[in-house]
Amino acid sequence: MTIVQPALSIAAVERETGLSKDVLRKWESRYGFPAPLRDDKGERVYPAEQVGRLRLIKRLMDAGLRPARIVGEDEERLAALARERHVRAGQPEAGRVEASALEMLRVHDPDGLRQHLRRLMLRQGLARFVLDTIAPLNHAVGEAWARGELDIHEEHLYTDSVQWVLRDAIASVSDRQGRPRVLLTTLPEEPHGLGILMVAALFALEGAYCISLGTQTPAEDIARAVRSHGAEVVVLSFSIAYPQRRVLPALEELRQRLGGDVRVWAGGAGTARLSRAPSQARLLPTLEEALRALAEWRAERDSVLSS
Amino acid sequence: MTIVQPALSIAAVERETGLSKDVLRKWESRYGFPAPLRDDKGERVYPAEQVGRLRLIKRLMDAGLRPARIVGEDEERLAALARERHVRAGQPEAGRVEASALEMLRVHDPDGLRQHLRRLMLRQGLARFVLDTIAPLNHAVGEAWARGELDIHEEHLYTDSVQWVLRDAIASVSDRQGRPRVLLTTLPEEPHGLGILMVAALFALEGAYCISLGTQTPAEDIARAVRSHGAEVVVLSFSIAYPQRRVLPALEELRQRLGGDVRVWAGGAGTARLSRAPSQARLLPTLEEALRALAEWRAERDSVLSS
DNA sequence: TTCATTTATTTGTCCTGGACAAATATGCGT
DNA sequence: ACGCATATTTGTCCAGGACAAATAAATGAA
Repeated sequence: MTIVQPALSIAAVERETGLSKDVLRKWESRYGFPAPLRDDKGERVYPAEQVGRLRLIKRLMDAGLRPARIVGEDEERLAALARERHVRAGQPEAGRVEASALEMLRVHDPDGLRQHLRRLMLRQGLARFVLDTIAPLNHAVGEAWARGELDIHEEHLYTDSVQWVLRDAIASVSDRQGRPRVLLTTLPEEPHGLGILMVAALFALEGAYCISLGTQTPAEDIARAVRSHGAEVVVLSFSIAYPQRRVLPALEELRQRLGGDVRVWAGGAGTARLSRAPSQARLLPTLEEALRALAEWRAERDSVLSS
Repeated sequence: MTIVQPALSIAAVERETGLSKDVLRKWESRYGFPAPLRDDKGERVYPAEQVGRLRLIKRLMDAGLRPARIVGEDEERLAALARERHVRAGQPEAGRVEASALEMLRVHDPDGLRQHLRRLMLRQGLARFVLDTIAPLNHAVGEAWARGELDIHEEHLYTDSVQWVLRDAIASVSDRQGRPRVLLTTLPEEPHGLGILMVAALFALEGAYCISLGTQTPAEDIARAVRSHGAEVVVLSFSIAYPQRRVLPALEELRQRLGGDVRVWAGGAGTARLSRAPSQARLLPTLEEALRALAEWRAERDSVLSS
């Protein structure tokens, strides 16, 4: 059996790498890479090797590097850059918990991982579990993935296990009468839902009523859901991979659709490096900050009620 | 407080409606709709009203209508078309189960819904629950959504509840030693994961080992996951919203990346109306057919082993 | 030197208008 | 009514140009 090197159309490459067609074409003309072949219709055909390199480039860009530096480079130099980033960031807190969890990921033991996490949760309590275990663990997993040490499906598995454990916990402390009523989700381009899940866990513990819409909800639908659930706060999460330039416009747009008395809080690594603060939304760079926001909301409400 | 009619960029409309920029521009020049305004940079700006109409059009297209018929039409006529479709398809099996579940969706009672579903599952057993309850229920929810009677966040809520109940069940019957080892997921443009979850439940009951990767896994990562899990079968699901013309190429592409001894099975409403059968993959138009495929795989393996 | 402000470059997104093939509809002969 | 050949429809791709926001580099003041 001959193995045909799979070769992808520009649309397929867009799907696989997350780089838009426009970007792929522009890079080609600006940096000379990628350099796809052409089929008989004159359309671009990308060999698998180049697609792999594009993935690597995308990861490095998510880590903050700029295209001009890396798009021209060859495989080897890219790998070197990824490694360099590794030593700078990875070392300080590679605790035991992370190590054992990462280990389970690599040997593909979903049940073991889930059990491990659940045990930790019971031992530490939900709040500490989220703050001290899951948060750094997410970080470690993200780093490992950026370094190419983890496949996407392994990251998927991790996400899944954590989700499972957290949602179970949230369900058991959830109180429909709790206040404020918090709606949590992500915008359509953001598939990562762990951030809001962590917030949901902490908020639910504090007695808020959390409604999680899952990920990728269009702004219009968020607005509708806010109305039909009577939510007072909307929490969004932006991962580091979310295009920076779109965070502020997205928040503005959402604001437009909501009544003025609904709060918008935005968290996640994607909001940490914002140049200026958004005008009408509050940033939650850390989970601690999220708890502070909740406390302040309550203080404010109480003062209004008593006056 | 003045409510500013939100107006969206072409990229935002693409996200919200699922219609690509190219399509939006072409429709504009071919049918005169949408007819966006322009901002000071000369870029298209879509008023909310037109975006709403585009959503409706997209739904009708997913139902099989062609653009030339509907893109020019006004709101009223579109609504009429949607209604017409309704009476034709909706009536026959609007059973009691569906009605009560839909009711709970509309009053936003997540806990009640989940409890209701779980009770049904215990009463019927997992297999019957999936085949006789969840499958028609999915259908009913999909129809209701297509008719505009359900908001996306309500559909989200439904999906979530079902997922919760099914995964719980799957986990408790899962057997790591089971055969075949089946990997289930969807491709990057397909966010709907209920289909594979139903299959996973049925297969797990039959003693197969199911590895669910969640949704939206790039083909390359599917291939890697197949290798690292030693999977023998890959199950994909395509909803009716998946662009028809891309189903076959996508299957071909995936085949190229997998070894020849790995089976590819494709199910979901998106595969039901395919013009021709794919060359190297098996279609699972119904859940019963999925079970048949599993049985045949086993028969085949046994005959090989015994010869 | 260090910091803040101005100027230059980089970079993603959008634009027009044209080409094409696959999918679908229509007309025709049987 | 059915099968086949010819139109039409429709989504995707292409080139190459324009622009503004983001970022880097240069400049001058403290």
